[in-house]
Amino acid sequence: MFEECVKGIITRAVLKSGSEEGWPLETIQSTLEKGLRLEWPKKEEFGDLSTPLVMGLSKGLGKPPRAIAEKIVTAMKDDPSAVDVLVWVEVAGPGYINLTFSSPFLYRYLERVIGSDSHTEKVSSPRAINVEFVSANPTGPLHVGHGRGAAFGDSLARILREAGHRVSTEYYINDAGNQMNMLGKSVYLAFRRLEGRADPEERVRLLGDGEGYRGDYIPEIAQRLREEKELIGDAVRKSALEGRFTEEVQDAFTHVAQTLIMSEIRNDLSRFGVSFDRFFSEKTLHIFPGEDRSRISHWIDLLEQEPGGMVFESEGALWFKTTVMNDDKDRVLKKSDGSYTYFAADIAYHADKVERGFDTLVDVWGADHHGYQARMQAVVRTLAERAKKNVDLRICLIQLVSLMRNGKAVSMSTRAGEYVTLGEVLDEVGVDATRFSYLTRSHESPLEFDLAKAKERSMDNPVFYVQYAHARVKSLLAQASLRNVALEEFSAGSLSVLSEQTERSLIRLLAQFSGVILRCAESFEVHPLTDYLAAVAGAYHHYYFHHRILSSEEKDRPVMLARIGLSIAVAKILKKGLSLLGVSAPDSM
RNA sequence: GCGCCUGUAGCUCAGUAGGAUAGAGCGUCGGACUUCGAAUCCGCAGGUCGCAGGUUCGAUUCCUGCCAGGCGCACCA
Repeated sequence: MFEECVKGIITRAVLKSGSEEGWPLETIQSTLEKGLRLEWPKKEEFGDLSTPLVMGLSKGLGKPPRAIAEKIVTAMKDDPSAVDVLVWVEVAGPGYINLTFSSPFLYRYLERVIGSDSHTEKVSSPRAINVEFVSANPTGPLHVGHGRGAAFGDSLARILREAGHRVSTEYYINDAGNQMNMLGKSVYLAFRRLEGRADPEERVRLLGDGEGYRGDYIPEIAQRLREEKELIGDAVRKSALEGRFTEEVQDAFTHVAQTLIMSEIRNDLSRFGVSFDRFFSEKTLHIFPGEDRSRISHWIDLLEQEPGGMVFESEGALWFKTTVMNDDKDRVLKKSDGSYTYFAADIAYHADKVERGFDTLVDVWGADHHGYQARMQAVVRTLAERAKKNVDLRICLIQLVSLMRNGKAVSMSTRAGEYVTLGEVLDEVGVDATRFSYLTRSHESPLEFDLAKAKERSMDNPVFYVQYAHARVKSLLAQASLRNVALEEFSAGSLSVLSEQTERSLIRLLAQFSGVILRCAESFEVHPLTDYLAAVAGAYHHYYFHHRILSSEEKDRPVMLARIGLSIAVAKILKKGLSLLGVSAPDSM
């Protein structure tokens, strides 16, 4: 509402000035395209919206910025459609154009917020976006690092949806390959140990020098297999007890272990407020119903036939020319022994996403996968060319989480399997504080997560600060209704009694909500929203402390009603914003 | 050796498609509860934006080179 409206006014003024002054149209248009950026200045003395547009224009025109800006400002003041919206336009500093909204325009916005639960502006060109995140191997429980990716991916998806995009979320299950077999073996060996039939030689025979999976969950699964006999069946059980590690034994143990772990993962995720539209199994890429080959080979063959030579043979193997995207070296798809690499499966998976019609693919990865970026970009570019459409691959690398307790690092031993799980963190600090803490920082920044601070219910903790602001409004409304104030009493004109400076500042801040959402959606970030909500809560606490809202004096009634209205708007925006972060907005705390 | 991320106040971090006096929370210190929730509010102090060059009217932001921390560099998955 604000940005779009102002952009129109500025564009008209620039075009008008340009035609009067004879500025080259080309310069004007390219500047408008790139330089028409609007920001809400931190200092209110600089107005509500500000644009450095003229600084760019001045370079193209070779004229001093302030003179150009003056000309444009004059044209804006002459624009009849601007009088409703703006009360003040000025040139400031080196050549900024600063605008100030009229109060009626701000009140109109406030009314919209109060009157509806969904007032977010939508993007002008919605995209079909697939957000893939978590995708942790089903070989163990989710840990704190996965949690950060889960919170980020889920909230990003919610924000993109709120901005008007068509969004689908997805978890890619790496349920094929050696890792899964190793998992099965680890559980089998634990099972044997629990049965009192541990055999060091057998361990070496199955795992070689490797240690297998060693977390506590391995013996727990084995214990369940002992108790719930139907899980593996009698035949497999008999073989296992006798130490005959056949193919059926391997398959049964792998299958059961994976199923149990995956259900544990889903459990943690749903507890964390994270849901997926789809779980995509890698296994389904290794087959092709009704055909004699896999979907992997199907896609690799297709790409091999493409002109351009992206897929080529060398040294007895099949390669993908990933160096076109500045990868260090080209990558192998099909090994000289004829089997496919994991990379080939990834190609098939991304090809599948493109084929399903997405034009933006978001991959949320742990930062340790950064070496894969170049090759996946190369793949998606090739797939897009083949499909003859624009497909963007957006890779979000989630930096490391280091767990602290009262400023001291929680030991995360390098010994396999010893780490703090997401479930344990949720037990200790709860869903709201965990999600909020994960989302206060840019995902590109390593995060220190202090368990003690995160669960502290104090002003130390921004979650409660924001939630408290919401609860405060709700409590206020309860008080109001005890005093027989009917909330239906608002009328269109009643907000105009909000004339305090703090009230204007608060409304100004609320007005930025859509801009924040759109900015997050554009840059694929979440933390600007978290910051914004803390700012709104802070502004409301400040306002609340300095101004009495409820009053029993009849003469104060119009102001009281308007202030209640403003409070309701604050609560609505906090609630909406928190819901996008997956954090609850409690009525009382 | 090559690549990616990070380096901003005592601590944890925002900000930067080049632009107005670089911000917040915590911590320190000092204030505010007979009033709608003090889980709140107000104030003070705290900065060579890692270092050195370069481009520019203007650089914390862009370029180059260093330094420090983290993470990666398989015909593994």
